[in-house]
Amino acid sequence: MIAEIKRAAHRQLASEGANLSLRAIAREMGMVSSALYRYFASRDDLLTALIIDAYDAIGEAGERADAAVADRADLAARWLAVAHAWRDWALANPADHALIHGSPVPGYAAPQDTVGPAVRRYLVIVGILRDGVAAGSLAAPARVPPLGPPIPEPLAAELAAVAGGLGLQVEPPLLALALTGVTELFGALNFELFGQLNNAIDAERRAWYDYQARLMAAVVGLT
Amino acid sequence: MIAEIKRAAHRQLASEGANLSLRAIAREMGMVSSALYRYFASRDDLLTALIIDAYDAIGEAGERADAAVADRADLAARWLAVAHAWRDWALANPADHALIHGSPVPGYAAPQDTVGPAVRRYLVIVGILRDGVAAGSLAAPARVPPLGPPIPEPLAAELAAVAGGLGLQVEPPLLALALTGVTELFGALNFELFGQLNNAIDAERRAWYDYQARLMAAVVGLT
DNA sequence: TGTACATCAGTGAACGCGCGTTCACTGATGTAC
DNA sequence: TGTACATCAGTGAACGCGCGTTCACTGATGTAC
Repeated sequence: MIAEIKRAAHRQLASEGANLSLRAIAREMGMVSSALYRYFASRDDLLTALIIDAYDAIGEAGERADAAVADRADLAARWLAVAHAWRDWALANPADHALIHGSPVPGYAAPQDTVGPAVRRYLVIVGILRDGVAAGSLAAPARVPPLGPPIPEPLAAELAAVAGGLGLQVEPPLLALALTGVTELFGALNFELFGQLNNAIDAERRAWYDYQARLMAAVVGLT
Repeated sequence: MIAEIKRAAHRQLASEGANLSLRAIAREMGMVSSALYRYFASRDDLLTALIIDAYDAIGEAGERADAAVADRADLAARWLAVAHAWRDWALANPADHALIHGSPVPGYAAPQDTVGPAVRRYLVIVGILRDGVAAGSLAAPARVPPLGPPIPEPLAAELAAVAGGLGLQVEPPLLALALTGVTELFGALNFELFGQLNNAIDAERRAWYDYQARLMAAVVGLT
């Protein structure tokens, strides 16, 4: 039942944009709006459930794509597979993408429950970095010139704490490159899905994203 | 009068989030809601005016920052100044930032009038590239290894058309790097303003953004 | 200098709509003896 | 096998609210003669 409601909410979100209306969901399910309160305490509760599902869905999409790359040592291929899996998911579920990567919903404050699921989509990248460090291909001494611009001490400390939270043995310079790459990819998705590419790059959007993902893989140092 | 209304709308947008209500604006101005119709044909018209203003404001912020860099040949410094100007503007005007860089407003379709102003913020980057090409420091032969991953032919054609539209004499490989850099910067702003940095990078956000802007300047080849 | 008229900013009531949430309820299904 | 009762999914009416837009209007301001 809960799943059914979420599916209807999902459909409604997809067709109407970010406006989620309990009454419209109930209408679509042929129920009366008050019936939904047996399953969700409030509209915000339902919204939270949808957000968590979205984080899980994009996270799983990335994990599957990574797992499907046969040559585990080909880090660039894995990065690229994950990047395209994210884009494919976002294109197939634009409303969910907007829910988690777009402007905050007015009047809604994400509860603590969404923090865990939000991290999931990054873990697959963490896995790639870990394998690279273990294999030595990403280790700092292997790379000359040094990785990116200098990182001031307080920022390095904060990055180290992030790495620790992810259970990752990685120096701040490498983590910073990877985070920048991820930021660029989600920036590219927002540009494409929120209409910033209109009248500029229209036909070759997949190729354009592919270019950016490859460039970022190179910046991170994945080979 | 129109300016006054826009200012009130602006204030309301800032405090309430993306929900723009004609009645609330009128209330704040001590008027009756129907009075606004003397100045704007509809709510969407007002929204369009606000969007155009936002594009103009961030565009101007970037232009001023670029113009304030004394050493015109220091392209990296100019890029960095523009990047920080964009961030400062977004932090000072989060609602306007969400309006132009966030999820589309439900039920609102941006009219053609917004296309021109939307391009303005890129023109300052175009200027930096143009100066670099003119000075020779960004020209293709000056750079080894070649610029970024290969660009397939159809994408190169579309990028060339974009360059043409901007009145820019630049090869697709360089334009692609610059576009990627810009995409990363706006991705970083969305991450920061839409809460994706919470519980990860909290204290050192300016330093983190500065790092990313420097890294992207290096990727583009600005020195 | 004074009257007659046009302009026009803003009013107030009303339209029809949708929303989230509550509450007492019905009636079918399942359980216990 | 059959009765009595508890559970519980879903109903329907109502609450108070806010919204965009329309329309006939008032009354002050400015212009023309």
